[in-house]
Amino acid sequence: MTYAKTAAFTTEQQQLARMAKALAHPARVAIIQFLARQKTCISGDIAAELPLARTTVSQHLQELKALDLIRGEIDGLTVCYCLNTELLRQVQQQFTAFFGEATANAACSPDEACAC
Amino acid sequence: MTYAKTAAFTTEQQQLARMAKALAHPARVAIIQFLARQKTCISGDIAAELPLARTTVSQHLQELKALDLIRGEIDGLTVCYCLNTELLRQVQQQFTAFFGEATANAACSPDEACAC
DNA sequence: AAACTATGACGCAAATTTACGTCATAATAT
DNA sequence: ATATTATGACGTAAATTTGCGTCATAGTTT
Repeated sequence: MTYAKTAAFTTEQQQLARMAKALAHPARVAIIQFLARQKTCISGDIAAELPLARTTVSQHLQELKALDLIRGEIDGLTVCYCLNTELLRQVQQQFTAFFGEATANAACSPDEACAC
Repeated sequence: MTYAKTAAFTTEQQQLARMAKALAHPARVAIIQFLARQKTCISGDIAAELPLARTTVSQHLQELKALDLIRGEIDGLTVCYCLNTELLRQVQQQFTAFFGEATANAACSPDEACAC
């Protein structure tokens, strides 16, 4: 899943990067948004909602499932997909903490020169 | 930068994915954290802080710079890097909105079965 | 001017991601 | 039982990312 050198970073950094990677493709963003917009789990062809082939969407679903961001349960012939909102909330907090730290001090204003 | 099919998604989805991709490697997370921890812009060898070769770090810096998340100004012999906190705040809001939407309704509790 | 230093540009190999077609499987319908 | 349907598994080609070495350039120092 990762390149060798990844191990040299902190667990926190790796975890944030892993979750960021999950959102690093518009299809996966769209899948999560779609599951959120449905107020419930959805069974059936999610691929029909996206401009990608069914198997490609399935692959993106597997990636999100591997990170446990979504859950899938077999419901007869179809599979029922749900967001794992519990985990999403945790990830949300990680991002909040990260951005909070990053935006805490005004290192550079957008137009001004650096004050080195 | 992107695969062909990317164009089929909304600008919003693409923008979020693009920024998520910027954070999708622990080295880039570490770089942003490092620049944030310094309360000012930093000139000099950022690579010395990371477990990667100088040129590899330089490459990650270029990626962040290409997205305008960081700025670099030549200061004599060294380059002075700063966070673009203005943009970071915007990205923060995008993520906040995304996660807010995603966690708004409890689709699945972590242990329970889906209520399909 | 010559040596030295910091940094980006360039090239390359290996690993990974993306996208999709084909096949296998399992449940449903006829 | 057989046909149909939904979905994952698998294979593959193309694109991209990662990591790093080497070279080029521009500013400093002596």
